Amino acid sequence: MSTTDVLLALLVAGPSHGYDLKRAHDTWFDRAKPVAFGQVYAILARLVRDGLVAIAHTEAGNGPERTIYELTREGRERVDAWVGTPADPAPPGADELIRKTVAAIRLGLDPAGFVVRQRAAHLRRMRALEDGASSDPTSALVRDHAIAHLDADLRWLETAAAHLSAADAADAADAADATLRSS
Amino acid sequence: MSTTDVLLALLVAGPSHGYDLKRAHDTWFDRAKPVAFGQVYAILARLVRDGLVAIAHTEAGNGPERTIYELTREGRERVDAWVGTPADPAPPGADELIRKTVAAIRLGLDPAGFVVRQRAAHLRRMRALEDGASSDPTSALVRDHAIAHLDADLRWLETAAAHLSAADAADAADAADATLRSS
DNA sequence: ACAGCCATGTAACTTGTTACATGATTTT
DNA sequence: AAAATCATGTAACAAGTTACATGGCTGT
Repeated sequence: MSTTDVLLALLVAGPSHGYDLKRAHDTWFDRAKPVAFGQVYAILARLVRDGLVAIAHTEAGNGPERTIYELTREGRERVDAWVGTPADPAPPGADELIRKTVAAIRLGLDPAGFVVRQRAAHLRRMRALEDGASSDPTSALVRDHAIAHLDADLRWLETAAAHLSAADAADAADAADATLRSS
Repeated sequence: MSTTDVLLALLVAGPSHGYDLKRAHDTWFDRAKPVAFGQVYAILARLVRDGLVAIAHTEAGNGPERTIYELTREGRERVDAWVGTPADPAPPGADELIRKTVAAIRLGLDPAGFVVRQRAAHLRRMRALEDGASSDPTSALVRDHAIAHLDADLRWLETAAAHLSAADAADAADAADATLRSS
């Protein structure tokens, strides 16, 4: 749904064709989350079917034939509605990171080890993001957003690790108690 | 994919049937991201087809007939592999929030207004999460993770707003320059 | 008798991923 | 002549959502 809406949004700037839309999409988000060409054409076909987009015309001549799409009035309204309403924040537990963490803890599958490895993976990614220079201000925003969330995860992993060692300590205490009682 | 892996993980604790797996899944993540029953059965069918899960037996008698599923050796290996590797951090630009923000900025569709509304939505959600008490330590972790990311978004929205007003100021300066030059 | 929960499934549809097929133009 | 790039598409599949159909058992 999100990719669909972004393609619609791209068409606000003017009619365009699939190939260009794909590339414009990728530049908007720093090439970090590219769309497949195939999906672009599939989405465009659906949008035409639903009356949000129409084929303006086709251009032959310089290069392969291009099919130029344009927004319909209904399509434009949909873009306005999309940008007009805030994104609803992801519900707790949607993230893959927390799903794995919870699984590791609840099943006792070396949660401490998991946290260590995850921390390393996050730090690697963080370094990669900090190295890459971002030219325009908007792509700097994109980068900052990603960094902010990596940072949030890293801090959260610290507290998770703390909870884990506290639980370990409690386990050790329990074990000690059990030993005392049984002796 | 993530839901599939969680269902597999749930089966590590022992054989179970669809209905119970659905409920166990929802409890793991505080009922915030429930799976549809339909999907659970669809996933289980695929897992059986792929040899990661097998039907242990069916229980009739007390209540409707239940189909009990259990992990195969291969299924268990898959769980270990899943928990054994860290989740790879989401690429920049994956988030709906940033997609809308970038669209609003790049198309000039009242980005400042968007940021204000988004901030309000996030604060509402934040308050809702802070109100709900969490019983066990693991679901407290789930809640903390969600809160950490809401917080990261809120901070990021501040910097986005700052960039926007800076850009506005620059625009105003440009406009002034243009006025001077043309006079 | 009837409501409500337990339990399993099917169907239709959207979105996304990967891979492949096709052909034209431009560059080396 | 060969390779790279432009451009459009199809096919197969995984995953998720919503809605519906079907029964059996439990409590009032």
